[in-house]
Amino acid sequence: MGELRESLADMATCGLPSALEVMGERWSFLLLRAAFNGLKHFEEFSTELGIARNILSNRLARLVEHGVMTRQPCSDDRRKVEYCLTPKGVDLLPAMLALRQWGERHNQNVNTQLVLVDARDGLPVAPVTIRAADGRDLTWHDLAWKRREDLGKAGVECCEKADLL
Amino acid sequence: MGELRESLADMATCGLPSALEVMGERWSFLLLRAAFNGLKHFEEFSTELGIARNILSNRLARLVEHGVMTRQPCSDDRRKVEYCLTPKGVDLLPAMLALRQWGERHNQNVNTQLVLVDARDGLPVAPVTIRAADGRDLTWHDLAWKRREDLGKAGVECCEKADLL
DNA sequence: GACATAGGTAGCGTTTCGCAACCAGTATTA
DNA sequence: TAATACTGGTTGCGAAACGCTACCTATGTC
Repeated sequence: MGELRESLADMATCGLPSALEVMGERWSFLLLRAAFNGLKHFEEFSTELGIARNILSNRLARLVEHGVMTRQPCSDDRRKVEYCLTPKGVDLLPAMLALRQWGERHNQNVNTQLVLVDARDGLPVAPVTIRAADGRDLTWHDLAWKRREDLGKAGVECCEKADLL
Repeated sequence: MGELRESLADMATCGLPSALEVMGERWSFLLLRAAFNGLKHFEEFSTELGIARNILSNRLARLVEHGVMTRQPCSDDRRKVEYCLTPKGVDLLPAMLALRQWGERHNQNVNTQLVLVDARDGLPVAPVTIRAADGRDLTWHDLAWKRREDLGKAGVECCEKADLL
């Protein structure tokens, strides 16, 4: 990846800082994981995660503000509020799983009793990897930066397909 | 993913908290990205990222402590110190790219001038996704939790292959 | 020897975080 | 209908993390 280095300006405006603005705070990922596990209510998050109530309130509001979750009062019990993942929030699952898999690969004292499997055949999901357009796994040394205007026709088509996901 | 929910204990000890212990602080991911872009020296990180020097010192020390980077004085100029990614650090690339791609997909004001491509054919890399053992892309609703002891022979073989990466 | 450079440390004020107490609106119970 | 409990917050306060600036030490250069 050494041929074309990202410039200072490119690094400052790439997608990573904007993602970290939403997910870079201490509890954001753990809240998200709880939401993926079906938690929906303030008390559930509070008791299961042990997060301070004011911080929880603040984080949930920020996730809603950034379009990662929705907040809607329950119709059947109007004391309750339901926090649900938006498509934008669900779309964070690959990033979260990649981080989790990394923690399981490299850190001791990690409980791996539960394995994430494909519901269809019950087989464990594959490790999250970086792939080329044709599906080959790529390592760091296979990667390079390229200016968008230098992509050419085939490259532009790749991007358009990707944006549809 | 609703059939088997992670318990409180499982959530507390899964790989995500241990990953966040290393990467959950404000500058960790941005430092890592800078390292992927070839930055190696204290001054480079300091001037390009605009991070406070004491925080930078602290973060680098923590990344070294957790085995994500190495710290070695330069032999040719002993004022300088080289910070390099370890294999454990390089292994964070899929997680970082997934996060970055998410930011690019969902946030405005993101500069996408530079595209990450496969150096071999110059085509953009694919979006990071979750895949089944046979390579199919999986969505949230295709996923389930399973106890490791219930995996069966084929499932165990999948895990063993995965751990070799 | 004078000066510049690289890496890092030490104050000091600001922001974030955690803990506990309190509060308002809604359901439940007597 | 009055008392109580539950849910989702907010407020105050102390502790920790963070950012800015200045300073320090070791090494290289002139």
